[in-house]
Amino acid sequence: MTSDPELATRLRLAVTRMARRLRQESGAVGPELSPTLTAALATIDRCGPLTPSAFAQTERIQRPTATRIVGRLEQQGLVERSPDPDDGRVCFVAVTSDGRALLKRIRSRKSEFLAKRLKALTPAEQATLAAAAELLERLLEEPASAPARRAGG
Amino acid sequence: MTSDPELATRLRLAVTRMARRLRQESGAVGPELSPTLTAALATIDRCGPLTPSAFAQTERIQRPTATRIVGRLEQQGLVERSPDPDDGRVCFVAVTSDGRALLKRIRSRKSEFLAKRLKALTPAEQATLAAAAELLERLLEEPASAPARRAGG
DNA sequence: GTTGCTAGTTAGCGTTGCTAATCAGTTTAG
DNA sequence: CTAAACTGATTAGCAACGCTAACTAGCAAC
Repeated sequence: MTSDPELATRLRLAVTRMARRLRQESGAVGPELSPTLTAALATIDRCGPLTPSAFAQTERIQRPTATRIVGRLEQQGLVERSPDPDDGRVCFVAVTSDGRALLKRIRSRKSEFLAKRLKALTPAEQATLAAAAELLERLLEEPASAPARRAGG
Repeated sequence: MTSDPELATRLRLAVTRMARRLRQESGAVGPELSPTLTAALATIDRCGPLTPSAFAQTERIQRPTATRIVGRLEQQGLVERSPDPDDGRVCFVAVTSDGRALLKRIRSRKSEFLAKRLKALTPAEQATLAAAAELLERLLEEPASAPARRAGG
């Protein structure tokens, strides 16, 4: 049985390298979206409309980063901002129809690096990775007892 | 059964977010090593001594990036370079004892973010993640038929 | 000796994170 | 009502990490 630190080490390496590869491949398919912007768009699609601060909190990034990411997506017409009538400081960010269409396209793309690679795995292996994705997202959820350390700063 | 693009999408999101979190947490524990430098050190430990070009190829990065990463690690005394007696252009990069000690420490750290999080999982879930790490690394291996697209410039 | 190739490095750029600072808007206290 | 305190979003600047283009030095082939 692998100890926690050993498993952590291996997982860390695998994730780090896969993330780098995803970044590299994201430029290969075309000038669409980086992994970061894709994840952001998915979050806004799922949780939106939401304020930049809420977005920052959800993505666990600082607000200046959120501002920039949202600005980028807005520039590409993938999200739009609308003011909050109740608070002049606040705006709400929502996905546009272009953004939704792009998400849909991304989610169905068969020729993309990872989808192609996954095709070579057995169904059991694919199920393992599906379960792992679930687990990874779970690991990212902050336990109720832990301080909200990183977001909204 | 999840289709390949759907699984790809979910995996991409999970990996992207976990990688970001690892980057964020790497500064939290102390000014040790980022995920990228850690992975690099592990590679040099495993495959070294090796030339910067070989390192670049193994990590699937371009040589200028390899130069910088190796330079960084060398600065911290974690790797050292030695000249190739047969070729004045070439040097070999190997892990120092300090580097080895750090790797050992990293590999046994129980208080680190991911290790702590993994502790809360069941043994079956941990096994799933261990298998997934293996699979991720396999997905990163270039099939024999694919061109060595990204490394060695 | 000359030409072509190769290894490693430098320079500059873009992306993605951060912190510090700022500005504008809202809320609270006197 | 006014001033102070607080809050949301943005700007500025920096570092890390990737890339490409260019360069220098060294090696191989002719």
